[in-house]
Amino acid sequence: MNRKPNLKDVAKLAGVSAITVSRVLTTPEKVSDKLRQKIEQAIHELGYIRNHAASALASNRSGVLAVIIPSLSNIVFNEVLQGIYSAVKPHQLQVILGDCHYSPLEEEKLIATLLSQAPEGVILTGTDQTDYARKLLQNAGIPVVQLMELTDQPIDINIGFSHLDAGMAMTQHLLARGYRRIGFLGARMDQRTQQRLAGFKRAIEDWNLTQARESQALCQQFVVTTGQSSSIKLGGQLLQAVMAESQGHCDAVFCCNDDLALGALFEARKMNLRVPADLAIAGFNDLEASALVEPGITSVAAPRFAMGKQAVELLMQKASGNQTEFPPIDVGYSIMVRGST
Amino acid sequence: MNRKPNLKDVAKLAGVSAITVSRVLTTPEKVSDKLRQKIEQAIHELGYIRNHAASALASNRSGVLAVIIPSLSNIVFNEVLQGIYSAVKPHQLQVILGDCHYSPLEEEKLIATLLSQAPEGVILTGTDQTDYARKLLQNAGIPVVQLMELTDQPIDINIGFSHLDAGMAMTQHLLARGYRRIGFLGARMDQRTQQRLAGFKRAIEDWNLTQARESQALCQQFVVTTGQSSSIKLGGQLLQAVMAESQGHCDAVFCCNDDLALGALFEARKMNLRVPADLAIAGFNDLEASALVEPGITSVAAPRFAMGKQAVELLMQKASGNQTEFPPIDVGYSIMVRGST
DNA sequence: AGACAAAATGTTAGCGCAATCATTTTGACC
DNA sequence: GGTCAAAATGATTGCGCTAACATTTTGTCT
Repeated sequence: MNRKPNLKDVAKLAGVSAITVSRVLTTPEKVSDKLRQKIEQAIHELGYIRNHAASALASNRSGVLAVIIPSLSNIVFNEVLQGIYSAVKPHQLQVILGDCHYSPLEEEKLIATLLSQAPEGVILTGTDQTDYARKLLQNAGIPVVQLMELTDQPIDINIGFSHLDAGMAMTQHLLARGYRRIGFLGARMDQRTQQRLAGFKRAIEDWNLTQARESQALCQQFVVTTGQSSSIKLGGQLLQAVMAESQGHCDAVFCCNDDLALGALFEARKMNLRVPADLAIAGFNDLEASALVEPGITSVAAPRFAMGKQAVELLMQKASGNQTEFPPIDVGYSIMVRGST
Repeated sequence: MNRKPNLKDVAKLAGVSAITVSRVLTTPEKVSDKLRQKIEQAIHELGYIRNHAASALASNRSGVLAVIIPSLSNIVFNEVLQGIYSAVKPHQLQVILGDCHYSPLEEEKLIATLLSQAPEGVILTGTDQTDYARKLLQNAGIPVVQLMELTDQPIDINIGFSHLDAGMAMTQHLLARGYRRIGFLGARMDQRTQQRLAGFKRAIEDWNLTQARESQALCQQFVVTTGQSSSIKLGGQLLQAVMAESQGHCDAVFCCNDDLALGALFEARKMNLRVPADLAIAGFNDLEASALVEPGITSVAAPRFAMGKQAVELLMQKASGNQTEFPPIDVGYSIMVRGST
């Protein structure tokens, strides 16, 4: 016979009942050493591999974790993923990964698809889900993590930091350094980028209010955004755009991520602008390259790996019923000040 | 009742039999419009989601594709993954992704785990699998793709290019440009990196043989490698190491990837070496940044996205039995010559 | 040795779905 | 209108495993 061996085949070969073989695979400590060895040998001899579908059906446990990220190509989410994978191992979970391409609608479809795997939990990026997606997740009755940003109305568990605050803090840093004609370069305006922009605007608004009261010079802002997806090259193009819009007066740019910032830095060199004397450049995400280019790019760092890891840990804690309510967790951020500002 | 609705619940609500509901989900064209609408409404009303485990068990089709990559953090594999994801959609496949951290042993364990999902196919990176892993895959009786490199003894389908040839070609390029004291910077010496190094050595050997015959000056080589994982920072360190070893005489470095090459470029600037006048720098993988730094880094480009895509396509073609034998597919590479050489 | 609890092993049933085959309904044609 | 094939729908069964409970074996204590 050529079909794949099943539990019964192993049981017959080892001279035991099927359930004992099953126990060797799931709770080996409940089987005596003698039998266990005999069974393990039989398993090996037949090359038996457990049928996950049958196991999941009978036990009502899929051993699957659904993860949805907005983009495979953005290294930022890869670091989160690494954190997730690092934490998944001890729990014997398989990760099913979906890429929603920054689209809540695609995310909704993915959720519907992934839920059919009856995952033990779901990890989502961001807090911008459709109403139907939220409903689906609530009905599923499994723990859900929204990662990367914070929200007032989390679906369930929420781990992240405030991109608005981080955007404000970085802008305030630029203001404190004396820059008064600041540009914002934004690409692929997802919710997190929009929050960063909102923080940028608010920081300048606040500043100008204070300055006006004291009759000081105000700060000008130049915002250039595009829906295109972010890249180094695009950073150069956006720098040209903001320079055109400000008629060359821009003295600092806050880029919504480090890819753009790197592109802006390379472009600034080509335009013969000294950084930071003629132009300051700030980024977001603190990629490795940002610390190593010359001058180093000032950026916002956040514990991405740790977020991913913690997401899995809280998820499994909740799934095992140890704790039912988790308050939102603010992992914070830090401004890495470097030569570019 | 609070349990999740199943097929029967939907069937009862719609006033049909369970199998008809099943048909709506799998082969809607076999159900009359009238019934289908009624059933779809019932599905929506109950928020019914099909139980994948039961479906897989009954139909003997898991709808799962197992993919193993050596590293989540290396953007190179992400591009392959994107190709895979782009091709997966029309086939209604879910990707289960494993990260083997460049270890054949971990890969073997992952294969054993992933096979329990009874995937429709498996996509592996590289050709360096353990014997037991190969046996497991052969027994599984499903199509397997080995991606990124070529081998004489593929397990099944093989798509990639020769890293040895590419390494040779790049070294020949450096020789043709007149460099005669060439360093090789290698990190995380996996099989592909070793192939590139072998190509490097062979190119110089060949060259020296020809030159010796013609009584010309020979080419010196300086090889610096480390098992550490690759990074921009490490590129700088390795450049220092190769300069120390060659007592500052090195006039070109071939980096086993672009991360190292970028690091070497940044470091060269700090050492006040002009690129390419004092030092040429060549890389591998052709990352976006390599084209945009100044000078641009000469690198080896390969169709990574296309490889991933084609892997899925051939896999599904084979799974559907249309074709049983595929000769190895050489996707080739190209040398992107830029300012750094 | 006998009594008893604990550990080890077995029996039975059912998880939710789709393959298979059986039956009913529909529609086309003369 | 009757015949027939095709389309639509249904009844039954089993996929491979594990939960729940039942039984047997082992070990400990008096």
